[in-house]
Amino acid sequence: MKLSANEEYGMRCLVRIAYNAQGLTIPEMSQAEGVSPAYAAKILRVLRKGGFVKAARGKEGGYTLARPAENIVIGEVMDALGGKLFESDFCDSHSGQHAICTRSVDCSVRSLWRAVQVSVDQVLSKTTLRDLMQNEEEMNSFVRMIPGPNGLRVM
Amino acid sequence: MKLSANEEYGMRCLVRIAYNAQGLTIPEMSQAEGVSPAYAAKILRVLRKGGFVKAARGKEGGYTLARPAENIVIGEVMDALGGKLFESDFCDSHSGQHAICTRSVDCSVRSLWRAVQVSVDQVLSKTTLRDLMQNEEEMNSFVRMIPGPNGLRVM
DNA sequence: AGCAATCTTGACTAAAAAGTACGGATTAGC
DNA sequence: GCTAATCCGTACTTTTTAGTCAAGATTGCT
Ligand code: FES
Ligand code: FES
Repeated sequence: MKLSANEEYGMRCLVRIAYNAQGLTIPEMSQAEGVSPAYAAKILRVLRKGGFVKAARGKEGGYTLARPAENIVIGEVMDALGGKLFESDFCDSHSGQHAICTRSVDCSVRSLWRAVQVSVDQVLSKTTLRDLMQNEEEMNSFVRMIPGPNGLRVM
Repeated sequence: MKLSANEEYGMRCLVRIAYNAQGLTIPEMSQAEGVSPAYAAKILRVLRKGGFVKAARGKEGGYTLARPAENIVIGEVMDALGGKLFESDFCDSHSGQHAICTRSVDCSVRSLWRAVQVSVDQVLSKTTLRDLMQNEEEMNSFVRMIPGPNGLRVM
């Protein structure tokens, strides 16, 4: 259960763009993130296809947010970058004689995966790009208020 | 953010062993899970090295739990099978000029990853192998009581 | 129009993860 | 002590993911 390279770089690129209203070019992003221009381009492509950033070509071109940061939900970004942990068709694929995964209709392991997915979504669906445009301490306070009165004890 | 093959098969193998107090052999596991014996062996090795199961060699051999199911915390099993999503040294490795990931001491993205990790741990650290030895409905009820009064709305 | 800065795309290569193969070691039963 | 059933470890192959390359297309400037 790892963050993929796409997810890791993608999120950072998106935050950088959010901070640069005038636009960021591939060479600039490459420099900032310390990856090759070609790789930066590949990552930005995913973000563009996901509809989170838009690109302007030609001189004076570059990437900007496709919509205001507060309308960009991190859960959707993460889906575009790396997909869900557990999708409803997850259990359709595994073979073997299902004695625990009984006939795919009664399986406690599936229930566990679903619970983990829900738990992750609780954080990601409530966080927008705007929330990430603040310092770490502020972000920690924000996150402590998820999901309910109890919140997450992050620190 | 995907479950690795190790995590997926590893958890299922462990549950199967939990259900078979008399022990399960590699060929049996292979059959049950529909994977090659060699692959079943590889997965079981990880579980053994993690200290969750023990193996008996020779005729009449096979795998059994190393300790009672209620003492096996799923969070620890998942760590052994696939590692943490976010470890404290995660941010030491990424290069580039840190203007958002400012000098690695102030980064809202890191805070997000940490929050996701905490959220996952809230589920996994409270679940034991014993909890998985019940049907899906019972497991759902159990999981609804995590982490606090609010619980997870799984269904 | 011509040029330079920029994004776009698909194909390629490298690295990591998933899955296989095989020779070796241990144990129970005879 | 022999044999069959079992686990053990390493090295190999395949598949997936990560990362690179090169040729093309768009735009602003002069
Ligand atoms: S049915 Fe998918 S893990 Fe059991
Ligand atoms: S310091 Fe690691 S994501 Fe920012």
